[in-house]
Amino acid sequence: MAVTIRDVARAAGVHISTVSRAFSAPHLVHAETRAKVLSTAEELGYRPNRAARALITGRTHNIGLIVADIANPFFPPLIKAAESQARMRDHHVFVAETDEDPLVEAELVQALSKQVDGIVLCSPRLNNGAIEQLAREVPLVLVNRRVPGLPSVTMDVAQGAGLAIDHLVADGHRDIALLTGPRGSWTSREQRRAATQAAARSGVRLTVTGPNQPTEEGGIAAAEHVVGSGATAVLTYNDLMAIGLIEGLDRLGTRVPADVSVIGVDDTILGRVTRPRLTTVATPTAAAGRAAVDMLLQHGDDRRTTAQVSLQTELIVRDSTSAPPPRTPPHGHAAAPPAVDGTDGAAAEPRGGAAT
Amino acid sequence: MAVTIRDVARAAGVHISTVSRAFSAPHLVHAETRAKVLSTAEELGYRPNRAARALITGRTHNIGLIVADIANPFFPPLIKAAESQARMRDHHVFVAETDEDPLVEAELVQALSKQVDGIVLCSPRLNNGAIEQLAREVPLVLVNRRVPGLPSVTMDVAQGAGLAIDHLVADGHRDIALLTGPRGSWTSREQRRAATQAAARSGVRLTVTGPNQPTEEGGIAAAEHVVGSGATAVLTYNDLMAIGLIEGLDRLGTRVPADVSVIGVDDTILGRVTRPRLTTVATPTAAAGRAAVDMLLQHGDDRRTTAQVSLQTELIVRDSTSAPPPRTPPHGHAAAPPAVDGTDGAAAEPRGGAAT
DNA sequence: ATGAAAGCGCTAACAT
DNA sequence: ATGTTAGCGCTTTCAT
Repeated sequence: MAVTIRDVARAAGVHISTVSRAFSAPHLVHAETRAKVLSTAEELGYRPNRAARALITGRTHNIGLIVADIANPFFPPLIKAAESQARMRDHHVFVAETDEDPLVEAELVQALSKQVDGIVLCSPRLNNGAIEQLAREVPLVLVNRRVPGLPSVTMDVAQGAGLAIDHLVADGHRDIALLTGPRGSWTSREQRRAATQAAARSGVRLTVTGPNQPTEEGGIAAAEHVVGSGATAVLTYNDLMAIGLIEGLDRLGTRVPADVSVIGVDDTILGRVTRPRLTTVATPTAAAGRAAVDMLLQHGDDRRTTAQVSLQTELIVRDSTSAPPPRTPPHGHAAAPPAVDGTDGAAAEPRGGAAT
Repeated sequence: MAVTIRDVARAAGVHISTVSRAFSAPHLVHAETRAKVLSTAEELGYRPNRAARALITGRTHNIGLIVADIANPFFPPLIKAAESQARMRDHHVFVAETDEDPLVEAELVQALSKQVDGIVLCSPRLNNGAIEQLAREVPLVLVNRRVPGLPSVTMDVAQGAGLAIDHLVADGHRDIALLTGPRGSWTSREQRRAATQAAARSGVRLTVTGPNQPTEEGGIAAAEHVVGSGATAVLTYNDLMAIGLIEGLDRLGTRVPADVSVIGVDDTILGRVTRPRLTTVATPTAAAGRAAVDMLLQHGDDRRTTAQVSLQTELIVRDSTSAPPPRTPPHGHAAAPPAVDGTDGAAAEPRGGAAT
């Protein structure tokens, strides 16, 4: 077995409680004794067993981080920042993945609950009621989702949508398409609302199409729709979809940005390496990870600060946007009625969350 | 406080040891009693505290996964697969990041050691001695590194290098460059050895250049060297470097694959979205994650099976390779002597590991 | 088949 | 300033 507090006590010739104090309440033990204890502990390679300690203190010094899909390029920077921040505050982090399954999500929260001081729940798929229920068992901080009464960190995608539309309008676009995300996504709803508003304010046409898979495939599949709509610019739900769209447009012989401009959202690493390099609304994912961890750990000190933080986004202009092509007569085969998704904005049910 | 075994015992009208048995040794308790216990536990929302259980059983049902950089596209698929496999075997996983710092690495292993049943150490930066030392404190499985006497999972990059060189030779290339990875990388050493051998076997020239940063920047920086070398094809240490190289070559007016063919290694998501799409040696990262977890958890049952698993790679031919351009007189300004890195292969010190 | 008691490694009153 | 005692939630002898 590993070396325990008792081994150290014996070797140092003191009682175990003195050893305990030397570590967790150094001021309560004589400087000399403490030095002696610390040095023998060092020699023996003793490290306090945090799990045993947690049994009595109630604080595990662990946190949980639950995401939909670790390999989705949106998450790694968030995970990285959260882990880093947690470790800076002397906590370890469990990372788990739900695969978008709400049942797995709930199960994970419960399974982890006894072993952590709190959980950062990213882009939850559970409905509000279930989340509130879980929050009663273990401190929760939500990312990419807002639930009344619970602390959360969200990206201001609404502001980002405004930035994107305004930029396109400034470039001369008058006919813009929006590719929404998955049905029931909080993020997508926000984005749609703000984009609609920004378009109206500028007096340009906005064609809303969706729901779409928040993936490359989703973007590829939407290409035909976009061409049919006659839009000269497109704002997508996320970078993945934007990249797929560019690929899809390319297959149809439509050039980006010469014929159609495309703006993604998230500023994932992908947008930096594709050609054309992707113009995108950067969501501060790393900052979100740090903020969520901070909120979770602060929560221990002062309670009743159920903050709902919203992080500003930023438009990164790269090569997938430009002025629209010189006016030509509208496509002959176009005139497809603007496909408007009736369900995405409706939110009949309070359930739903952002996929990325 | 949460509901404990005692609450269940009281509610079910049995002794706590009966409740304990109902969960961890069901056959020892009468079917009726068990049913009663289980149902009241369900009602009360009882979940055994694993940390408390671990105190006595010695098995935490947690594992650690330590990587260099969570956001490096090489790792997320590995982390994802490891987490999934661990959960399938009813284990939770701590994910931590070293930032390539050997001291952090050692510290992390020790800090985690009491809370886990074992640790998967990816691309370790520590020297063999230190790793062996740590392996005495907690079961370790190495990924991307081989240390005598310790279980490990490695990718057969040597085989992959052979695949790549052979493919280039088959396409007609006679003058190939290899861009090596960071100094002291086990992976890079293997790759170099195998590439040299394959080139010799085919009687083609191989120019070795390095060490290089295993990043886009590293690739960009190497572009000039490559052009100067007169090589018509390049094998890089990893995808990131390949993508950077393509960018760098583009800036110099050299086209890929028309003028120079490029092959990456890893098959990260990036290579699938860049243009030209990247030809690459796919390393089975997901399989490696799964295998490492399996080895770690098997280790509990039967010991003394210090397996060293090597996973086969596969060449994915996409658009960054083609036949070399029709013979033209060598570049006038070329004739730069093939830059050969003397240190990379030397391995004066047993330290080192693969960055990605 | 179940209960009683001891103890995993540690901290937290409570003594002294 | 240090030792004593009790106990965190649980499993595991040992009885019965």
